[in-house]
Amino acid sequence: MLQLSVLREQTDLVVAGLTKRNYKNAAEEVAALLDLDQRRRQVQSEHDELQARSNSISKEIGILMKNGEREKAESYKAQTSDLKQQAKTLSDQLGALEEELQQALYKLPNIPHESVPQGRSAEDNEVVLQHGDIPTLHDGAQPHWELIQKYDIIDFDLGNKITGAGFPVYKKQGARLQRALINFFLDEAMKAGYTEIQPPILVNEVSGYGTGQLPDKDGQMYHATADNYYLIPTAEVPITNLYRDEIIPAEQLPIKNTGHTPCFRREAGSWGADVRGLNRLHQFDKVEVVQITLPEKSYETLEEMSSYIQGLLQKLELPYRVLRLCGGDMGFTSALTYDMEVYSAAQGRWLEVSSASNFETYQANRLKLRYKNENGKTQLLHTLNGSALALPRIVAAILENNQTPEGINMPKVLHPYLGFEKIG
RNA sequence: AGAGAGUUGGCGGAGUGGUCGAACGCGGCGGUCUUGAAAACCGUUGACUGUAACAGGUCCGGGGGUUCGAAUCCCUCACUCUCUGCCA
Repeated sequence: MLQLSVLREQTDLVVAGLTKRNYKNAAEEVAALLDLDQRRRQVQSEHDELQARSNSISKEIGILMKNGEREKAESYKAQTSDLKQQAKTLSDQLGALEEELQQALYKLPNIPHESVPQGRSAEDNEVVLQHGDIPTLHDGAQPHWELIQKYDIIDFDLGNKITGAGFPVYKKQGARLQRALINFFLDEAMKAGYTEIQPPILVNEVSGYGTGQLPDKDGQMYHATADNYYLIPTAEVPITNLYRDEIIPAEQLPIKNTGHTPCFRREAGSWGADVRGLNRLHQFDKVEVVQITLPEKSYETLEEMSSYIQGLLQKLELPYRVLRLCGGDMGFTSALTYDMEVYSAAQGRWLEVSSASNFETYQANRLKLRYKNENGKTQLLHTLNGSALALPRIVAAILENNQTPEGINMPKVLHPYLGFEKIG
């Protein structure tokens, strides 16, 4: 959520930023919002003034009662009934204005960083770099959805039977590959200084608002209505919300956490031609890295995260490229996002396997996540996160890129985790 | 799931209708003392909003009510703890 003070003081910047996201009627909406805020403050100060008068009369009555001046006290009481009536009207107005303002603020996405390219869709994303050779496969090479059947390692039919589409069952070497990747990713994160967290995978509504999934992505999360809990779409939600309503001592920064969780996404309305096999699932595993930093350090940290994630892809010997997302393709809450894509040889396309973002103060403002600066002033921190990494598409790429007529070779780094070197 | 108890500032913990944003203790910060440190002593120490700065306003789990006035009384919801039940 954007800060009102930023909207007030840097209005032009905000409008320009929203426009970069192709946000419709940015100038009008911001103006309307500022007007609303102006009205809110007006009503607020009128209300406060009445309140102040009423408070002082009440105090006076208290003193009179104590001194036994009953009659005088009674006459004061009569005075306040009118004040009370007015205050009630104003406080109702105030409540309505605040609610309206809050809803309007929820609807505004984050302001993109200046380096974010203009653009409408994925085609306008900027390729920052590309790494590794694109493999040439043997004749008869297959996409992963055929390979998993051939080697009987991931079973969509069984998942469909016990749950539904998009919930695969991992078996045999497929299951071990999952476990190996999770352990490898967690071990690497710990080596890089991240602290491992195992959070709950259901969160309450407040947490959903804290990181911005609600109200924006309501309907994309599975909702356990009996208890009003949400199944997390990413470990970002619980791990970042750990710090909701906190003022972090500056010496504890930066906070670097990692966690493995299953992730659940309804993906309502997004099924189409490109989502076969492991490309898009309702449930998948992911190791996430989350950092909370001082505002002045956050972009440095984003670069650090990006190169950490690239290091993982290099160790897995996967060809990849890094994209800087354009204004139209960025997530709602992000100020700058790098997407990492691996090349899936048999599908002949790039698959997004990671997304690393700096949210600046957007999440922190909702979370009330702050620190005290040198002057003792309370200020919002910056939050960042990145996938490191999401499993399914990594598995797809490993299977497709490393296939041979004799089986599928596993990346060397995984051998100790797997206990085998080849599938098949 | 049933019965009971509870939810107060960074922590512990008072406070049952009036000057309470809240005693006291701990912790933190500043100082005195000390070669330095500890101890002791003195002072200080919540958040949000608002203002040019003051002032003012709000916050004692959330919401609602009673009252001139609520941390304190009433209703309601959530959560925590204890016992019973069930259970990986």
